[in-house]
Amino acid sequence: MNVREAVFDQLVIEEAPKKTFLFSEGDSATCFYIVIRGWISIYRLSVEGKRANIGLFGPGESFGEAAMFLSMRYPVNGEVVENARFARMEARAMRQVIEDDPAIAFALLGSMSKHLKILVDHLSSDRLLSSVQRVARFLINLHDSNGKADVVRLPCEKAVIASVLGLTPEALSRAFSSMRGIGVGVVRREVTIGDPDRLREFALSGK
Amino acid sequence: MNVREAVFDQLVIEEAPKKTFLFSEGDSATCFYIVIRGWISIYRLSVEGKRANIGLFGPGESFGEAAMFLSMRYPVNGEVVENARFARMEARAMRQVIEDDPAIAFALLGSMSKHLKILVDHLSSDRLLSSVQRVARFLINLHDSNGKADVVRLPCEKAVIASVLGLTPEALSRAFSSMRGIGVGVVRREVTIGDPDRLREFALSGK
DNA sequence: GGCGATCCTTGATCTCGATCAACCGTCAGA
DNA sequence: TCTGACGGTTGATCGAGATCAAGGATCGCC
Repeated sequence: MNVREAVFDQLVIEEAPKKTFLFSEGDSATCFYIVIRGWISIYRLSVEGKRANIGLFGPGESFGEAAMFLSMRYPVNGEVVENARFARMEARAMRQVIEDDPAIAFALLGSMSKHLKILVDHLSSDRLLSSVQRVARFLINLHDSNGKADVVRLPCEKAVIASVLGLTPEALSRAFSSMRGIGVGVVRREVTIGDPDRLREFALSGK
Repeated sequence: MNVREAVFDQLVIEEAPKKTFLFSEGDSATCFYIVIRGWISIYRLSVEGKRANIGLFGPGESFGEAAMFLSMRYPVNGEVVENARFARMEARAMRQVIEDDPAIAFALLGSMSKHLKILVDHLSSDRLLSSVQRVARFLINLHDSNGKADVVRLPCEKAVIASVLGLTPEALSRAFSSMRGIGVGVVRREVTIGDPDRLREFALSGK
């Protein structure tokens, strides 16, 4: 049995609607996940119940790997924010597969490096960019990962997007409004990007 | 030759004084580092030159692993902020060692998981805690990792600490002042923690 | 000792985004 | 058709922390 088969063999495919909670902070980290369809939000809560989104994972992305190598507890909460289909794999099985074939370890190292890089981007844009610049950057990313289409679709509710960007829903709404002048139009979940280069410039300079 | 020897064999020990730049954003990621003495700051710069500290690494900690598995470019800058002695290892040699012994891959996975966890903590405390709470949390961590001594020593300049916590030096200074009431005294780099439990409580509740 | 550099603190003011509150459009169910 | 829930927008106000500005302490060096 080759590596790919060994992995697939251990995967369990599941479906879950919006608002399904996959795990909570402190739960023992029994599996890691690969998203097939829909979106899943990873977040933390403050003592007062405020929510800080740590990650938003869509088709093709995986999460939960790190918890398997640490305390065996998830340090975050996971919730489906857009009806999802995903694959789950038992941590135990995963560790077995890795031991059987170290190539898997390299794949894992690659994916965790990517997560690290994304968190670094996240942290630095939180600290170095204005709210509007962060929104602009988010739209640019959406645009680039959708074949540079002029109209992109927000992956989930605006309130979740806001939380991803470290903003309140109100602030996100205002940010969208303020970008009308540079060719950004928002109707429900459809965002029209009139001038991608202008937007890109704006994300960098804030002007 | 066993694993440990194989790794040590490839390490190069170096020393560098404060203000030495180890690498810049965009440099090709040729090595990863293990700190022996002193402190090294990992940070990003905005277009206007503002600095966002991403990490602060001291004795026993390593950094730069992730870059080896990604674009081969450092996504951040690295600077010595407290006279340092550290070990360097060529990425090429590292990859070789991993291939020779997969146990190393597990060690790397563990260390990268830890980095991920730290970044998650960082990001969520930025968003969920007030500036004073973040400072309190920082002091608690110092206290705990120094055998719970009543007096802890700040690892480097206050301006760097401030940047680590996402604050201006002024804000850090004011945060210290405001914690006098709960038994925290700061004289140069010595921080006296009169009532650790009180401080811990404060870090959580902000009161 | 005198001088400047570095690091830190303190005060005054300003600004961005949070918060509070009202309102609108859409949709589902009675 | 009415009604309430939900998601979103907009307006008014507030406040934490940034920014600007000045001054103080400590140090090394001539």
